[in-house]
Amino acid sequence: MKDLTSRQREILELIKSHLKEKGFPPTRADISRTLGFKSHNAAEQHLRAIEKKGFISILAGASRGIVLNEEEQGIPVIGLVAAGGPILAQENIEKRIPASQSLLSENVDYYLRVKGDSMVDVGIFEEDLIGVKKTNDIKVGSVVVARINDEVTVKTLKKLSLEEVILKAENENYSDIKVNPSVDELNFEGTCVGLLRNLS
Amino acid sequence: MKDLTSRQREILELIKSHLKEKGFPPTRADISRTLGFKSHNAAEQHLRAIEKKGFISILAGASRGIVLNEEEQGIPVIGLVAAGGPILAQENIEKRIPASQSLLSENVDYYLRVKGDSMVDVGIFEEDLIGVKKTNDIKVGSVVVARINDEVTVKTLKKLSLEEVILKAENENYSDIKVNPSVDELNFEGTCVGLLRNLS
DNA sequence: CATTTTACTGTATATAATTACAGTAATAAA
DNA sequence: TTTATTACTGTAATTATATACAGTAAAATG
Repeated sequence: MKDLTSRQREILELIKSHLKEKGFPPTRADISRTLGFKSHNAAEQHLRAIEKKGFISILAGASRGIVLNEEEQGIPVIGLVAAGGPILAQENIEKRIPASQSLLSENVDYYLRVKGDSMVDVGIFEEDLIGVKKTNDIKVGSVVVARINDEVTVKTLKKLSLEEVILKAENENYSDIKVNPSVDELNFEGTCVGLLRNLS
Repeated sequence: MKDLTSRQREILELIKSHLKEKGFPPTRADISRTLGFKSHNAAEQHLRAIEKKGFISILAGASRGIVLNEEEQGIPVIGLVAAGGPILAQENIEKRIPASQSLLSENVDYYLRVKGDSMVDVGIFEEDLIGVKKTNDIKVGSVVVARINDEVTVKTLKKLSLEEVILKAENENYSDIKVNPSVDELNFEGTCVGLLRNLS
């Protein structure tokens, strides 16, 4: 998708703010009035240019028929993580769900679908979606998303030192995972800040 | 605010769905076409009626100048339920969180903050928010919100008959609640269709 | 029973809006 | 240097849209 010129970007912003404030898109006349064009055709041609670059669609014959071609947004939901690549790689993204700030108090970077029953004692069940916040501020006692040699796992961080990292499963049938960071590759993908579950 | 007639409600819904799908409000002609009116004036007069009742505003002279008059309230979060009144009474509403369709697949009517640990075995913990759907279609085996003599409780429905209703706590430290509907007042407030948890 | 409200048809018109065509001028790209 | 792109002015035609006025008929309301 080609870049917009600064004037075109200005017009795209105008469309967005008009939509937000009035609830419907502007006409060519509205745009011309706001930006001081003396000819509606100036607006028309800018719109055609913006359409050509893929940022909007213009419905023929309809008044105010400007449609934003918004890229898909929302918080990604990660299903199974393919080994090797980054967790947020396109092929891992199952779908996206709309961001809604006040649902989970901290910002969630992505949702991860839980596999297995290793965390049932803290109420994290298979198929639950945990809200993960990417952060380097990893604390002992919190539920973390860790990657050990390309394998992604959700556990409680029990010990964090240069010589040894202990990840605890919250299920008595599982034993602790002890990792020596100098031997195994260990990365923290983030901290679990929330949980979503679909019942019924 | 006066109630809308069913036809007016139909037109208001049409406006909303047009907005959602196309991104801008419909014209009188759009409405007439969809509902089969032979005169645009039918749509015009409905719109004026809906405006008069306060649900929309119509901007004079602007094409598609229909503005929805609604503060999008969001889904209520119920904290402690005061004894006696309806669960959705104003004094029970702690806050509201924005509706976001795809978060929990079924429609949630309200969120209820869980008190106690009687449901930990199915991963419902104290302070979790359960998404509740008001429904009369209560099924054995599902987690329900029930009111027994003005006390609201969340349990799994184990048995449902005219003589006896059994509500099961999902925690071995609690025993089943057996209710005789002809003796005690029993109402089902809804079914649990989802869960939200804030960690960190 | 009279009156109002709801729910339309039908006609008409002014204006709102899209959109085509003909230009000018500056700047960027080939 | 030629050509394409950007950024407009100006005019005008056609269509889209809002909206007024004159009715009809059924249902709800007082």
